[in-house]
Amino acid sequence: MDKIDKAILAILQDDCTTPVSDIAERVGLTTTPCWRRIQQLERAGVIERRVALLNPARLNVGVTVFVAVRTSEHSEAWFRKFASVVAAIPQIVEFYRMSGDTDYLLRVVVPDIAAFDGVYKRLIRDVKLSDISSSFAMEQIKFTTALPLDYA
Amino acid sequence: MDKIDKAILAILQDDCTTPVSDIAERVGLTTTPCWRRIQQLERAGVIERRVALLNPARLNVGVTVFVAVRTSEHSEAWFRKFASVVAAIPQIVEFYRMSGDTDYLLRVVVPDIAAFDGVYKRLIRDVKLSDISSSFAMEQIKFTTALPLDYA
DNA sequence: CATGAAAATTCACACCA
DNA sequence: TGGTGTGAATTTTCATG
Repeated sequence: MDKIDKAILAILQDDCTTPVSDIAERVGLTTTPCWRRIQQLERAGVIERRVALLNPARLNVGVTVFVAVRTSEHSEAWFRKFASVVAAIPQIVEFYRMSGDTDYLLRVVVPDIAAFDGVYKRLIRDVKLSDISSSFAMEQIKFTTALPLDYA
Repeated sequence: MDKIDKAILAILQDDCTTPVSDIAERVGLTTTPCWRRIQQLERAGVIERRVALLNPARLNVGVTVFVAVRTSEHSEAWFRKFASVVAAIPQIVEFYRMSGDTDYLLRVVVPDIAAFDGVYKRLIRDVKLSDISSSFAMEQIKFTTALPLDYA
């Protein structure tokens, strides 16, 4: 991946509605080779998808909660169950398997504490979890879907 | 925001390249009124932007680290400094002010532990921080930019 | 809001260097 | 790989009902 590809990706990460002709001009190409590079980046799986980002406050999900989970169960079947339950809860937007003291970390978006309690109850009802600790975010100071291109 | 608007948003959150004519058909409208609704959702700030999502592994940032920060400083000037330093580090993709024992939480994406150390050193060089604890994610099981539309 | 349609823009690709 | 040209698709706007 050369400098031009990175420049193209930087533009698309910021605004994927930018016409190919504009992108081409900004990276110093004409439209066709630029278009071909974009196609190739899609085929190679570098560009996964193009999505609209919505405003959390306008959708009434201004509260973010991080949920740290510990468990005694470590079977494959249990994990698949856990993963499928999480996948079905739209309020859970991120889900990581961690190293260290917490086994899993979830990010949950909800309107308020009461709504979080609903998600929490649903989670513990559907999955056997040993220990859960929730931390509330007061403010989202930075959030970007743009990944650093420095290592590619 | 009625049911049709939500249906439109659900489609655009999933794939913003969907032609307006397709969206219209799926929500039971013709293109013109559907197009007007989309324009209005943009003007109202519900739709903030349209971006390309890239593959972390392909960009060599497959490792996610959560950094919990505590500080003794709580002045406005210090916070602005902290926020500007974080804004300038592209490896930091999320940044929250928390309630509870940790004051701030960062999500950092890097290729490996060594690269994380670089980001870590840069952070503590530029900002005065009392206590930092880093947790490594072994696996990203779920990650979506699609917000739940249930509360809107 | 539906229909129909036109103008402007952008995409997608064949072909050449 | 990059460039030129062109037909197709899409967006965007504007009539009328």
